[in-house]
Amino acid sequence: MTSSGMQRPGGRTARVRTAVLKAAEDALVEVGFAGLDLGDIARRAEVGRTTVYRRWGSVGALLADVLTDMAEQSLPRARTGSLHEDLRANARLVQRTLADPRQGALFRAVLLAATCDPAAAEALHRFYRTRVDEWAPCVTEAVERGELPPGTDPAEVVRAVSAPLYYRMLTTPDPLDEPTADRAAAAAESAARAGAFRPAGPEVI
Amino acid sequence: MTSSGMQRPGGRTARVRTAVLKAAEDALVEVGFAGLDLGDIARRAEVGRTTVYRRWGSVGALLADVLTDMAEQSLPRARTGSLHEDLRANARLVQRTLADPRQGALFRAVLLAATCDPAAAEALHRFYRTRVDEWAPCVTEAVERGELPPGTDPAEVVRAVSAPLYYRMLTTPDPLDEPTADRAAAAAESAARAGAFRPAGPEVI
DNA sequence: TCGCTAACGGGACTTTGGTGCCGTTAAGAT
DNA sequence: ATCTTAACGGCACCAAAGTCCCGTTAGCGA
Repeated sequence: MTSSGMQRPGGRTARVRTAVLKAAEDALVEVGFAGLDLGDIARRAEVGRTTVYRRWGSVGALLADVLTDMAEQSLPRARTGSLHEDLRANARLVQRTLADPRQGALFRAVLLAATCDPAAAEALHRFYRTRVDEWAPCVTEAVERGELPPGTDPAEVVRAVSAPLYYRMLTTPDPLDEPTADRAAAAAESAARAGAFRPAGPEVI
Repeated sequence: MTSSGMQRPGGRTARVRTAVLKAAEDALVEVGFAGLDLGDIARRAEVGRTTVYRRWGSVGALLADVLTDMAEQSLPRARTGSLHEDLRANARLVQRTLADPRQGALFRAVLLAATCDPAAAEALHRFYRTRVDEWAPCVTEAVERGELPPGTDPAEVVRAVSAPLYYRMLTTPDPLDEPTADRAAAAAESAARAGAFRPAGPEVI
């Protein structure tokens, strides 16, 4: 008896999954989220249409799988030993990712999918939790070094770096460039140094 | 000859538009962005299906019109005379808006639509530009009062207040509450006071 | 190497989102 | 009040997304 969970994950099945995920990304970049069509993706992947419908069933579920796949390829975070440098490295990484035609389109699409599809939402939340946890040590170490006030919430600082970049991407037509990334990092750093990210209020002098 | 532009905007036409926009919002809240169907919206609005397809033609265009309509109902900004209070008022307004089931769903949907539909994107960008301009005077006045360093970019400060709220809404399952809003406002204020939002670098002592 | 069966693939079939046609209604000008 | 025509509404039509069925392929265990 094969374990009930994944029954036959090797060989062909894995090959089909890889081809379909790749095709989904390609289609996303070319035609955008709105134009996604499972039939078209099957054609691109040179895979039976039925297969795609059976294994994923919806655009949301497929994008959730794409995101899960992306989450597994984790990039190493910077370790420069200075909060300022670390946050800037993080900001620039996010900026480059969002500005990249392929990755950027992908992220926008998954953000979209997450608002309608529960599976995509779950995958998205896991993805960001992972990424934030990955960078949080930068902040923890800065607190230990005495660069930041004790009690600072590391995750909040990391999120504060990304937030302006995402907000800009979504609500303005302006391009995401390096100066923007550096400003986001600098703003987060200033706020953190001022103690804005401690759970308790900032009324301690 | 009627002026070229809008040819017959009164009476029935306006009534149809109102009914359809209302129906679109209802549908959005009930079935979500992914489930939007122009036929269904026409049924809800008690309007001919053909009419909706002819006047708007796509979900993106319809949502763009919904957003344009929303932009016209502008809420007055706070004028408390203190940067801290003003930014907090702004943050809480955004928080309440995004946390509201109806408005929140609507904003998410329009953000989505903007990433695939050019018309929706344009409407969205206009909307945010308007809102940011509306609140920018808070910051300008704070600069004049000497609360913030000269050269501070007002729009960037206002955006810095909203950004963490949107980021949280999109990337985490956590609810948007008042403390979160207050923290966002406080962080933006700290960063602004530290001079993080001046176009030139913050290396002036 | 062989057998079992999970997973794939092709094609027919159904459902549904979207378009075209044309008669009807009512806004706005005279 | 009357006329013109922009805009609406119903219906038939079309195309394409999604489902079903069943025969075929190939992973995996013995």
